[in-house]
Amino acid sequence: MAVTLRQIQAFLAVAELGTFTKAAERLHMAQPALSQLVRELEQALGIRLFDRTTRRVELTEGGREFQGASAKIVHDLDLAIQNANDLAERRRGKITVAAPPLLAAAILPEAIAEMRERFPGVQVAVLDARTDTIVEAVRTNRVDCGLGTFAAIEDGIERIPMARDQLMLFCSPGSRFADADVDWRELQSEPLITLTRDSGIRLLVEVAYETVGIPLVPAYEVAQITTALALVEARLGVAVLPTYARAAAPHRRVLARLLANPAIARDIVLIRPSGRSVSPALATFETVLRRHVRRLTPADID
Amino acid sequence: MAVTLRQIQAFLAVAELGTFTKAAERLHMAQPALSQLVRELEQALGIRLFDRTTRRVELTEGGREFQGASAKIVHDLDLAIQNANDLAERRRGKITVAAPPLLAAAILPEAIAEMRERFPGVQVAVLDARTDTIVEAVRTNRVDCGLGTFAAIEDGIERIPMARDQLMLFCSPGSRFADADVDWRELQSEPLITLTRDSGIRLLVEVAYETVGIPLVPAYEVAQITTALALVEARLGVAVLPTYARAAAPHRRVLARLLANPAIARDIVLIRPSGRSVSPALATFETVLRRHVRRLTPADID
DNA sequence: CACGATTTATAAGCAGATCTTCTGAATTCA
DNA sequence: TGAATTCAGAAGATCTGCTTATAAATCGTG
Repeated sequence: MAVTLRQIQAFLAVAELGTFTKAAERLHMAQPALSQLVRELEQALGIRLFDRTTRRVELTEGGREFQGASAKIVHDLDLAIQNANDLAERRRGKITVAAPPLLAAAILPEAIAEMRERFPGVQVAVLDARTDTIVEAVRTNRVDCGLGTFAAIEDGIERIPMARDQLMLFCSPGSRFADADVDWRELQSEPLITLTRDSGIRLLVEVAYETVGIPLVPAYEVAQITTALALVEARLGVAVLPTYARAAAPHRRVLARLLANPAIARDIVLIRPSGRSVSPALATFETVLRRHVRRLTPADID
Repeated sequence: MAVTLRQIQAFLAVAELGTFTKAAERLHMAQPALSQLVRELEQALGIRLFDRTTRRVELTEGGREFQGASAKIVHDLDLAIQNANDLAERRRGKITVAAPPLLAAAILPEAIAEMRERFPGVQVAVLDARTDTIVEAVRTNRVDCGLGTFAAIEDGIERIPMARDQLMLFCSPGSRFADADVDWRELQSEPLITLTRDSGIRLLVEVAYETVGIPLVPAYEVAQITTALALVEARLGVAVLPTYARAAAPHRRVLARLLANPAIARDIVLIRPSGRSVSPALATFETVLRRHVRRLTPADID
């Protein structure tokens, strides 16, 4: 005969309260049912657990021994269940997200701050890396998800589009570009502040200049979007940056204008290993992240 | 929804074997039943335990965590059940028996030796004490049972008669008493070896002498039955001792004859607290003890 | 590219377990 | 001695849990 948790619960209740009737009340069941559970347990163990007359119920030696052991077991189980529930309720958890440095700097901090605020038990770690490294890290499960602009649809990886990002011209308020959308050709011989060549954005800009047939002569080359914006604010030139650059320094006196002909846009995508389940914490992080990404990139997509 | 041991068993089997089908085989159940158990557990915990496609089943992060916890719980429970079974199967246990010194010396050693032989895990402890102390020790649960000759039926104490004990005359083989039953009156002016006055037997002897109206003049007073028998063997006199005295020195050259007119007999009784359950070890000890008591006191009773 | 094999999920039906109510027996207390 | 309390047993209803049958999905192979 198998021992069940229900039997143990019944036993512990009787052991604690010292009467079958009170124990049955606590367990919201009729007293005969409880008697039966205890009897079953006694049969399974092969020993008498209680000395019981109609007036007195007390543990036998073996009963006391089993009480200690089973009380600990029930407690441990409650703990394990509680731990699982904590995971489910986002009171606990750990997420690692990979993103390219510029994106990580621009968008992640606010999303992480919100997570920290709403789910203090959930740890969010960031791995900033190059795009190809990100894909690899996602595929090998070293990170739970990756954020960025990923060209091909890779196998074994799920793509969740978050928003559409577009290249924009950042200029100072008094600039001649300040009033309307800008055509790439208008940038000819305008002092251009660019990112260094290791960034994907710089590459896009070069392609665009090539396409419209004007020479690209960087006036300044910087590594960080923030730096580029600072230079723009100082009227040292204009910069071509992604939409989300506005997040990098919302307080700076800088304007952003759409760059057309051609309009260059990319999807900002969240990727994660396909086939793996999404932990509750990760699911929440995705929605938080999507909201922050969209707030900075007005062009919503589905 | 409540977590059950069955669900945990199912979960652990799947976690270990990596497939529902194989796990179902091990648990001797159909695969859909097992799927259901795991699903129930996932619902109860609020988290997904496995990432499963039709081809692959593997633990999630939360699943791995719960596996560790629940495996330990199941192990602990098995241990607790095993411990209880050990008690039931007499592989373990502890009994304390109280008896007056003479009885303890005559009968208990062999009974304990047999217990030790057949149930090495069961400890038998002896408390040798006076009869009134024995009763008190039984009543207060300081010992599990008491052996002796107890006059009144005490409240809250159960009496289990083991055998009937009779006063006998112990003499040397060449003695004039050696051939037939003996009448008390024949003892007049025979050198008598008695036990000291603190023994119950001495008291019985005094009463008997009084009854038949002959004077009691002890030739020797000794504390131990063994000593008395040694003196008898050395032809220094005869001794009046209980039946079980024969156990004290089975190899001595001494004869025992029934003492009649009056025949003085007492019940050797095992007492234990009434209302308390009898542990398996104690139950076994009772039967072993009964056999040994009867072997030494031919007059069986029910 | 399609089909077969394998594995998990779903549905329906049934057997057996478990719970409730009613009743009895034993013990305590007034 | 009688009333009250408490545990145990019996009978019946409900409900859980298992099995069988079937569908859906994925992988390998011809």
